[in-house]
Amino acid sequence: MYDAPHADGTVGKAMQVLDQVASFQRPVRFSELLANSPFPKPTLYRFVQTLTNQGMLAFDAERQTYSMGLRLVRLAHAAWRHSSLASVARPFIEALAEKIGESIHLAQIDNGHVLFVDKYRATDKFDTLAQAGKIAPGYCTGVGKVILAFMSERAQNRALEEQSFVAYTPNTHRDRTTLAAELATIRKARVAYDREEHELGIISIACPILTGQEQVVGAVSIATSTNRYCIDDLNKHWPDLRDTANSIGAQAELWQVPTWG
Amino acid sequence: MYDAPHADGTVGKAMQVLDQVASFQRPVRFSELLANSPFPKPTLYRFVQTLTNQGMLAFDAERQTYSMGLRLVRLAHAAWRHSSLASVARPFIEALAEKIGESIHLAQIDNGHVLFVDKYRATDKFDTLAQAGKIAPGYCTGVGKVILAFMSERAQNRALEEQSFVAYTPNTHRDRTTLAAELATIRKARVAYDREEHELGIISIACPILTGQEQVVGAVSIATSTNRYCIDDLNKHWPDLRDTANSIGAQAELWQVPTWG
DNA sequence: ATTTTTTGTTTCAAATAATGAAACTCAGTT
DNA sequence: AACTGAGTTTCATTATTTGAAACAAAAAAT
Repeated sequence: MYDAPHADGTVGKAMQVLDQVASFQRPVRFSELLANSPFPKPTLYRFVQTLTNQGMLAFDAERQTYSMGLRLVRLAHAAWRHSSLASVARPFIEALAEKIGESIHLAQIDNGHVLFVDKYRATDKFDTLAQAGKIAPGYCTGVGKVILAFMSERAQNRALEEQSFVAYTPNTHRDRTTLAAELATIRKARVAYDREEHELGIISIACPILTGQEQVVGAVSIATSTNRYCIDDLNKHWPDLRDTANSIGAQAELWQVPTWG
Repeated sequence: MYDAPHADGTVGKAMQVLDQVASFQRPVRFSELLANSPFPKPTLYRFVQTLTNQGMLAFDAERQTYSMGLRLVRLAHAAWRHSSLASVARPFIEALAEKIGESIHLAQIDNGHVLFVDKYRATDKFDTLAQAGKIAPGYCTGVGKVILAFMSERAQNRALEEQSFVAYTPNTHRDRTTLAAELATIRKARVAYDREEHELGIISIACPILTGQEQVVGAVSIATSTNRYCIDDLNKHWPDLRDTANSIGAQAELWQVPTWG
């Protein structure tokens, strides 16, 4: 579930604890953490204390529970603005969304994980971290598959090892073999589809965001519900989606220039 | 500039480095970090290495620069959902925004800092971490002042020490004396105004979000531009804003959101 | 082309901080 | 009154961090 961060020192262990708390998806008691922790009681105790002091965790004294600290939100703000594709991609995604009136997702790779970094919802106006920061399973989403397909062989292998192959729907890939076959197809076609593989009723089309050297840095997708459209309808937006992805890729490369002063 | 994190151990120091990188607001070279670091060269070097390994920082090999890592976005996602007022407050804010058609801000306290945790823009549909996670100066924003006003005396004193009193506009408070006077007024009135104190042309009205024991947990504000409305116009929304703040406070209590001060 | 300077990386013994078995406290049970 | 179970502290041992110094690589200057 959480990484195998081949412990680099005390800091690495502390980050492991952070991940563990995050994985609970709810406030969690010390004893619950201890139950699935590789660390002995006093060690875990001190980590949790330190992280709480540091604002990386928050402790609710009444309920005696730990949850993720707000300092992370502060720090992530900077991460989002300066390390994610989102700030570069935003104008392009906005333009695309206006044109076709559907929800657009932007995803990025983070250490083998596919991470949603932005989302434009055609319907809702309201959308913040609830969406950005979410992890997308690689093997059963449009953005996930297209990113996997364009990874280097070594990175792809490592990423494939980590896939859980939980069968969310009847259409979900159940093992590495069928997925690997589809990835090859995707790489040739330069486009991936999610045919209700993660959630029934939800389909999407995804294009890779590539650098000049064909390195994948992320993906954009158009998602919709089967009530409204089918894959063939989505496919009509393919040229627009591809152009958007290409523009983002080109812009991302330009943005490398030190226009900062 | 950054906290005084009373160094708890190696982890505390590493977090200090994270803050330092964040404070640059741009990709930063090792030597730049070293120049204002309390740590000797090899020590800082190892911290930066470890944090990069851990995905808390990102290293751009071509530019030789460090920026905030995407793992923070992943972790902050959990923080935002489980430790911030945002998830509790969202329906109320959405309702208020629909009713009055103006931008609504939601802010929260994080260790003396006023942190924007959500924002509903009446005009734009698109709004993510670009806004959430931003730090608001306490002394010159509506949400900041109203939160300061309702802090316990001890917490307020500590927070006031930390204010920079940068004069963003002619209306900005320039020292602690005038601010303290206004805070007393605000506490009585239970409402604060930003009269173009942070940015010319931008005004706001803010109400505190309080628990049953009158502990402040955050604030909501309506912001607008002087082109469209004046303070008196905003004031017409005061009952709605106050009710929204109260509802959020009541709901937050049920959810037992961690408090501070 | 060669030297000098700047910037980034490694070494290693000394200094320090982390570790965890065990013991303890303080509830809430039985 | 004795027993749990969750959380906290102690302290001798062990492992990690530390930083002066040296080294390597890349720029800048000569």
